[in-house]
Amino acid sequence: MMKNQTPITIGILAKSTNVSVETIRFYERKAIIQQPPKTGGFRYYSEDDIKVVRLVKKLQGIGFSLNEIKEFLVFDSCCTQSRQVVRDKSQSKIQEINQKILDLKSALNALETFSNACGSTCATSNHCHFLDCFDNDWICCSQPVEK
Amino acid sequence: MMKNQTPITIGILAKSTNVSVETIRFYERKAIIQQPPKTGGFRYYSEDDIKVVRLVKKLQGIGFSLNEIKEFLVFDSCCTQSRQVVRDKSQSKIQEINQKILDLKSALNALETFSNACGSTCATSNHCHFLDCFDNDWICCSQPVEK
DNA sequence: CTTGACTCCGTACTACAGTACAGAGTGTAG
DNA sequence: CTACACTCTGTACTGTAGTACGGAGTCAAG
Repeated sequence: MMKNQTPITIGILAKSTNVSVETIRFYERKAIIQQPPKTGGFRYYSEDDIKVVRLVKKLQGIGFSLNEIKEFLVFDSCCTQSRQVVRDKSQSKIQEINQKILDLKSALNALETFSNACGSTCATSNHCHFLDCFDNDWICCSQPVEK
Repeated sequence: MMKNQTPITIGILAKSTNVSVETIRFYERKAIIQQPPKTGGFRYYSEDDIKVVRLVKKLQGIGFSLNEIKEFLVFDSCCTQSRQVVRDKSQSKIQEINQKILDLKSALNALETFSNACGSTCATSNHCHFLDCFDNDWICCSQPVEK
């Protein structure tokens, strides 16, 4: 394990988290990340800050907004503040995530039906429209729609 | 101008698709829906237009952006050569959503572990950080969760 | 000490997906 | 004919998540 010899400037942080320097500063303005200590006006970050930014991007990818992520980050130090508060927040986040999973699953279901319906079996009929697929519970093409 | 049935004005369309009048006009400006025939300056829609707007909202819920939806609607018939394109786009969306679900499940697992640990076992230790959970494949505070 | 890369702050701009009027015109029931 | 609800166009505004940039300051290698 090599200790960090080179200081983590904003550019290094940006590079190692794959976001832009501007975005880092934007996150700081939005209080998603904390302002690091400054020397000569320059920001110098810690290894943890890299983790934070990576976590932000991960959570964002999962579908959380920056404001939600901000709430998330209070979890950072669960053992230093009221455990009950943290546990409550965790529980409500868990509910949220469960709901998100359900939503995504139903979206997935619809999308698969949609993809299949507009897939192979409709080569023969000319009257197959997306609109009718949708109106007919995503079932189209295979059964000519009488109207 | 009276037809067989009550004419579908923009207000009727809005009401029956559960979007606002402004949004309908916004969709028209963005060329997501086509400009309907006008009489005396008023827009008069067809039954198909209701289907279109409903489809737009459905696809939006599944995770497509308006621009993606516009591309879909350009070829509103799935029986042409374009259905392959639609299937491909759907498939890549499906991949995307599946990945999202996996990530959410990991996050859920981590949060549950975290929540439990915060509640009991890590009361004494200070090394329990959410960031480390994340860095450690969402396993933190205690033993890996078996599921 | 010079040079060039990097960083600073503040402001402005972009894209997306709408939302909110203002002030005028239109359609229709009574 | 007159209310009144509805619609018209156009512009401006919201919130989210960044990007871009100017002009100045700072750091480090040569």
